[in-house]
Amino acid sequence: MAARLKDIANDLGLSVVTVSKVLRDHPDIGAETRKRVLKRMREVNYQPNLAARSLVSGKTWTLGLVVPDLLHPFFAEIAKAISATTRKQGYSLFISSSDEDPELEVQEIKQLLARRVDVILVASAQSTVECFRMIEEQKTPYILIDRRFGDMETNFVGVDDEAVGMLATSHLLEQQCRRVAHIRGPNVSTAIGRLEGYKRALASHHLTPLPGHVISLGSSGDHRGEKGGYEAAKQLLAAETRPDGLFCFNDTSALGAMRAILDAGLRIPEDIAVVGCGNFSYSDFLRVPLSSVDQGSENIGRHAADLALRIARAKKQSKPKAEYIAPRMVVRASSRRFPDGR
Amino acid sequence: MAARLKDIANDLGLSVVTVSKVLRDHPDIGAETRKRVLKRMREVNYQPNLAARSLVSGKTWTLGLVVPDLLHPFFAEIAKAISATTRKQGYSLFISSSDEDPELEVQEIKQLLARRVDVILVASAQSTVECFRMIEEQKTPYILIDRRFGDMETNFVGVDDEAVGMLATSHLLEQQCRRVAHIRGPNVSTAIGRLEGYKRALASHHLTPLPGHVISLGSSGDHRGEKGGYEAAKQLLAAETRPDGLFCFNDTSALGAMRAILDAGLRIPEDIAVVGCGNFSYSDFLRVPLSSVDQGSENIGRHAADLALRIARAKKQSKPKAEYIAPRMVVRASSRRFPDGR
DNA sequence: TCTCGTAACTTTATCGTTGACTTTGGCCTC
DNA sequence: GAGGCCAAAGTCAACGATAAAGTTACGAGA
Repeated sequence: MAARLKDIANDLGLSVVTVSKVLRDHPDIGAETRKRVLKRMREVNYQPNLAARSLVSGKTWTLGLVVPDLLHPFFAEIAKAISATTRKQGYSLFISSSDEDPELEVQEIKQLLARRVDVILVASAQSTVECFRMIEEQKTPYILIDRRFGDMETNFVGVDDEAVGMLATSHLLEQQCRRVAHIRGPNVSTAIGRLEGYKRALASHHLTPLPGHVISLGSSGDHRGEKGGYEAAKQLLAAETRPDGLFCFNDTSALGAMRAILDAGLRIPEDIAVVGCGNFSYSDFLRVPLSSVDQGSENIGRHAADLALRIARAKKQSKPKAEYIAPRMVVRASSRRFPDGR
Repeated sequence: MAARLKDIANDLGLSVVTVSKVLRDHPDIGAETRKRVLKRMREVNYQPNLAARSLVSGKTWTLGLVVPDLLHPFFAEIAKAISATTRKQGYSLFISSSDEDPELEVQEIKQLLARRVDVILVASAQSTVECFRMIEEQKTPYILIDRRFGDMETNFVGVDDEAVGMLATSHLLEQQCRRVAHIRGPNVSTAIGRLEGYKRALASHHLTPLPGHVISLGSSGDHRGEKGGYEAAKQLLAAETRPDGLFCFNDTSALGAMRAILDAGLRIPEDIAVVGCGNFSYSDFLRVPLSSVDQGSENIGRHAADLALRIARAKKQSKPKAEYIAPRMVVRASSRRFPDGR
């Protein structure tokens, strides 16, 4: 079996506490003793039992992450960045996927609470804040990622969604689009922010959305992705006036939308320029390479991890902190109407 | 603070053990007492402290998964499936990414060992088996995923790679390709198996690879993906006789290869038909939709999770078990030379 | 009436580690 | 040479839960 402090103590004729003190670099240990203990530890490949340590300290050196979909590159990248950052500090990370299902998400969170993780990170699919009240009751600190809830004072790390909407829309306007439509997402902070940015960008050009030019993706899981984009774009194409620019809530819906546009015999970007959001890894290889707003997911992950570590190590709880990552426009063929890259 | 058994016991004037027995559905508890305890548990939202439980039982109800790259859809899907399956049984999952770096992987595994996870699942980037000897020393059961090591008798779940190679190559031959080339992967079981399958499929048509028609992706991380595929394909195009069919080790290298082929002014699939492996989610939306061998990653994940749970719950260790998942050919435009889908 | 069995609890010891106090012995100082 | 001080240990009691063994009280059977 795995070696314990007791074994090492017996082997060397010392007390358990002395060995434990060496382990934790406690000052009152003689140089000779320290050397002997360390040597023995290496020999038996000693690994402290973290369960026992947790029991005493109340900490687990463990974080929990819940995302709506691990398959989505945006969340996968965040997860990867968090894992990489926290690992270096000796923290391990539970990761789970809620499948965009609020109930499943609550279950996952309960599991994490039962495991007494030091901090919970959630990209939430909740529509109410009830679940977070529950976390607060247990006094476990938590950080919201990507999506936040209106008036709640919580730790948050995510992209500045209004900036996303403005960036994408301004870009389309610069490409001489004058009838920019928007396929908006479900009723969560990200979609609301991007819609807001879209409107503000239009407003700064003294424009407003034309009738029927803001369409919602269906709210069922099935309609969030390509299928939803396809349906939404078909509706858009049937609108009173046809759009000449399209800003999609995310890349997958943009894929669907592009298919609908091409199926209708229209050209991208000549007839309709398209911009997505997320800048997923394969944008370059698409039938029409997709322009997209990069949300800096790696950055989000790193910042979230840093914040989590700070919270985990803090003696007492501090004020909630919100961090907004700046998005970045990545222009590709789907919206480049002028070859000079203007 | 979180409620403990002791609190509940005090509240009701019972002993801690009695409460604990209720928690675990122990028989010798009176109906009335049981009801009172359960009621109180609900009231204070009692969550057992798993650290304490682990200390006594030696189990953690925790599994660890290490993959080379969480961003890769193949591994992301496996991770998701494992997480979904194990969650239902009350197990939580540590997930970490080794970035294809053997040393990092060893570190991750050491962390998991220190945390005394019940089972470790690894899609390994090791080139030697040393690391697994280390796991065995700690008596922690482990399961290899996707990649295995020659003669080692270990638990394994993965695709049948020789079948992958045969499936892809036979398909190309059926499409009337006669000069089928192969971009092979690094020197690990998956690449070796696929190469073997490729050769066997050719042999069954009384063919052998032409000179220069089997090319390796560079071994550095950078050259595994699109870049590697691009470089390799350029070499292939310069070969003595130009291939008319190409089976790529994975989808990302296939993307690079297709770019090289299109850049050279050739048509896909008319001049060169291309098949990848992995069937990643966006294959349909590429410039030329990519035919690919589906490795059934979700299936791999589910089987691995089931095996892990069986091992975790078993009283004593059982014989290592290897499970091979059957691959499936998904034909798209990049290799469909006959419109009738023949 | 006495023993025995059993249902329903309680006591005690234990898991591996740590925090807060002792203890021990040697050396220095006044 | 007594007292104090310091370095380098050691003791004891947690942490929260469980397993095993012990204690009641009560009713049944001979």
